[in-house]
Amino acid sequence: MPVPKGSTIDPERTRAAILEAATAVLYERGLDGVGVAELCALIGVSKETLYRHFGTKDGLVEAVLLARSERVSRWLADSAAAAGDNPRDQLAAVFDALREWYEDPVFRGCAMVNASAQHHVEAVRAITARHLDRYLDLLTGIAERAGAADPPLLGRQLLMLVEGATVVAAHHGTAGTGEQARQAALALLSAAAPASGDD
Amino acid sequence: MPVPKGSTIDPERTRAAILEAATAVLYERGLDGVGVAELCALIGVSKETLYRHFGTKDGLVEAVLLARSERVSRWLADSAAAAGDNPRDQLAAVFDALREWYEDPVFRGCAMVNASAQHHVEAVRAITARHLDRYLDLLTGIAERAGAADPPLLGRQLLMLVEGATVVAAHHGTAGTGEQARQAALALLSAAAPASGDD
DNA sequence: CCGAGATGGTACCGATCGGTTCGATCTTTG
DNA sequence: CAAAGATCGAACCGATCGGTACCATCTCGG
Repeated sequence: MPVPKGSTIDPERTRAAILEAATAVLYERGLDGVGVAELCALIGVSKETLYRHFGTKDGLVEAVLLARSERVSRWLADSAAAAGDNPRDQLAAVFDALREWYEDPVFRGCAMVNASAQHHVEAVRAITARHLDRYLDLLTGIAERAGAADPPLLGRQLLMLVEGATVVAAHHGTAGTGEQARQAALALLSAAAPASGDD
Repeated sequence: MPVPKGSTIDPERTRAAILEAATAVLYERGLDGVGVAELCALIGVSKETLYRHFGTKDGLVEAVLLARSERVSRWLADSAAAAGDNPRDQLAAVFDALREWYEDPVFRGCAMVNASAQHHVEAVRAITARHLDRYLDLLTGIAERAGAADPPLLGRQLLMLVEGATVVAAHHGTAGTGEQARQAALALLSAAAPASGDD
């Protein structure tokens, strides 16, 4: 029962609790895989409350995706930052974080990409595009600091590797995917920035 | 009106025509984005006929995905084979084919991956896994013939690149994606098979 | 030219969908 | 204690869902 009822009536807290619980359910079951009634039952909230806070199922979906995009992006950026100043180490740290994610039993791929894959609502597609933009910024920054010959190019190639590893881990098997992707990323970095990462 | 009615009553041909028309509609609109009634109207066939041939909407979906997987896999393999005996040329040809696909205005990502992204039916997930298996076989074969140090590793890394490029092209913009992925693939090949492709 | 079978069109079924409404219950505020 | 507001639970709405049934029509093999 993720939403503690009554103890303290605080709309902000209720909204946050709905958001968190709905994020997990919608990720596991898919956006169209669970109706509003069942969703409310699962997260322990009435339909009226949910609709008062989010107006529409699409509104809830957008809020869920925005929050998740924020959380995931920050998590990856923090992982890179925690690896120190060496861009090569930062890149390795990003893929270590991804590997950890892939091994989580609830892992089911990138929620934003999954959402855009069949939900053709424009707002959802925009959220996904912005999410990928954030990934790209992070990776391009690493490429720049590593002294890559063409940082935007390497950034985009690394983005493909990140998303490809996520797809493969979700739909073809987790085994080794994170480590294999990490090696490929470092190989691409070495090829694009021959004298990188060791100063 | 993709299904020419009546002219020749031939169940096999009707089934094939439904399959082809449904493939296009379900790819464009998404598996859950169009109901059976509307689907039948769009492809010009009655519900009874559709259900007689495929039994169930899920049955139709599985048949559509199987046929599409077959077609796409063969197209990529043929593209590689047409590039001659040099494995490096074959790899480049695969990504040239992908680039052509990405630029098609109806391109919306990998249909199998899209289907598995939110449709948690086991049969669909199995079809997607087998589809990725075929990609992997093609790419691992190229890696082997190129003399890669670890062909299964390189094959899986190239698979990530293929799927990642497809995701990025679908959700982050087509511009340059195919060419960037091609360069990354060749860089990975060069790094893994130093003396490859030039004999 | 007639019977068998494939098809189209339509009405229909129960279930579920997203969304609204209402009254009872609870907490907080004054 | 009283008023305000948040929440629950359930009933309810029209629309749509996947799937079935029925019958007229059409094509083809004998």
